[in-house]
Amino acid sequence: MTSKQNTQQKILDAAEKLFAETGFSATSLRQITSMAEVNLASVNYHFGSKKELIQAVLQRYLSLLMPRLDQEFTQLLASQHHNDLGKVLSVFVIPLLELNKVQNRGTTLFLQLLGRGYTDVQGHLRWFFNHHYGRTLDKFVLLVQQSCPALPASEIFWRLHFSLGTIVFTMASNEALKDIAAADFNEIVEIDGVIKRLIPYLAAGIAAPMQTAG
Amino acid sequence: MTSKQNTQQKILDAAEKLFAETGFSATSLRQITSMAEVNLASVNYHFGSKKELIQAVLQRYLSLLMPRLDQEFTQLLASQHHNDLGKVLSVFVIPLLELNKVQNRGTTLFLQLLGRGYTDVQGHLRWFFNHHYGRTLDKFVLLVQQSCPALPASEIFWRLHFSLGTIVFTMASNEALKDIAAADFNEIVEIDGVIKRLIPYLAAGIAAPMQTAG
DNA sequence: GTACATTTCAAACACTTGTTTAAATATACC
DNA sequence: GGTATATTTAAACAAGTGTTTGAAATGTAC
Repeated sequence: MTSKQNTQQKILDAAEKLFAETGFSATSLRQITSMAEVNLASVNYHFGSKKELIQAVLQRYLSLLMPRLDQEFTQLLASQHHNDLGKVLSVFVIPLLELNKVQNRGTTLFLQLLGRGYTDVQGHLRWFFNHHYGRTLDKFVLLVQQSCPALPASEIFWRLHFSLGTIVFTMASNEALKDIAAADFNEIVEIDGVIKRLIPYLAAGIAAPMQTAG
Repeated sequence: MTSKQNTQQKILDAAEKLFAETGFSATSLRQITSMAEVNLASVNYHFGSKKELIQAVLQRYLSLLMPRLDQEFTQLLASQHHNDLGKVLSVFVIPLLELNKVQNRGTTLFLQLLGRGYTDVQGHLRWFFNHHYGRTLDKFVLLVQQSCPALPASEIFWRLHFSLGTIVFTMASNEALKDIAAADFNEIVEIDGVIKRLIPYLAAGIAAPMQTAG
């Protein structure tokens, strides 16, 4: 019994590290099993396929993060105050940083995985996410709409996707950006620093005034 | 002589289409040569390797775009007026849209390829771009710094990378976003519409006020 | 029209991929 | 302890990858 959990755990740990570093498609099962020091066939034995392994790796974080976010969104929606956009976005900070409790560098790893999920073309991931967490996402979109009553829904749609791009790309290239910042500006930036830098940028972008003339 | 150019052209056309759709790594030479209706070996004969084919595909657009951008940047830097950030960013619009003259949907294809270049881990592309067009990029960064004198250089560094993420991600998922916008909001958005939507978002994000308290 | 260079082509190369198989081993339960 | 179940293992599988080969075909020039 302990050996089974051990093997699954070892595979998940190695997989998430390699997936975050080099993407899902570019990471082979042989790399994973070799880093986890388990037999190649054990991935298919325990998870069924590579696809299901990818989903399991993400699910470890999503099952913790999404209920917390859902709770926060529900709370904000229930309060009768006007919710400032900066406040709505700040809701993400603490739940994201608490992923570090799952394991070392959990927040960074999860956000990198999220980025890979969008840049790798893994159709099954989009379905997987919408199927499990679509409701939570809807609440968030509603909150943003309430905090930006001047913007039409379609404009918010576009700007939220622009923002998703910012997050995903930043996290996917997070390591490189940190290195450059350290070399060029003598700045040591950790993941929470990046997240807090992102908030004002995203808030300003999402709430930007509409262009008047085409 | 004509057949040689014909084959090269056919390969480039098919390659850029497939690369834009599914990324560099995920596109095989057999897919390319089959769509181009040429022999598999002709890629290696005409371009040497897959890497060099990728570079050739990008170079077809970059060699047209970058000198134009460089010229615009130089002009703006020479003028003694203060350059509004929106104005600086708008410099991209016309040169980008003129890529449509290279070929049908040239702008979209190029921007998607750019996105792929960052999301696929193609180290040689980053080197290739910096080596050929690093100088032009420096001029752009200088212009942004001049238009946002209140922001420290390190903050501008981060925000420009946030913006790069927005662009790259938006273009990589451009087709999907267009479809959703059409289905959910009855909106038909072409590439120039996306570009013009991006400008105010990016301008507001880059010029956002600094966060006062940590 | 012969001689030379360029280009095309089918076939094979060496290698990597995810997955499956069947035997060997470990674990749990009676 | 013996039996059944769960897990690990090495090996092979079929399919796909970029690249190379050498001969055939085509084009060019004198």
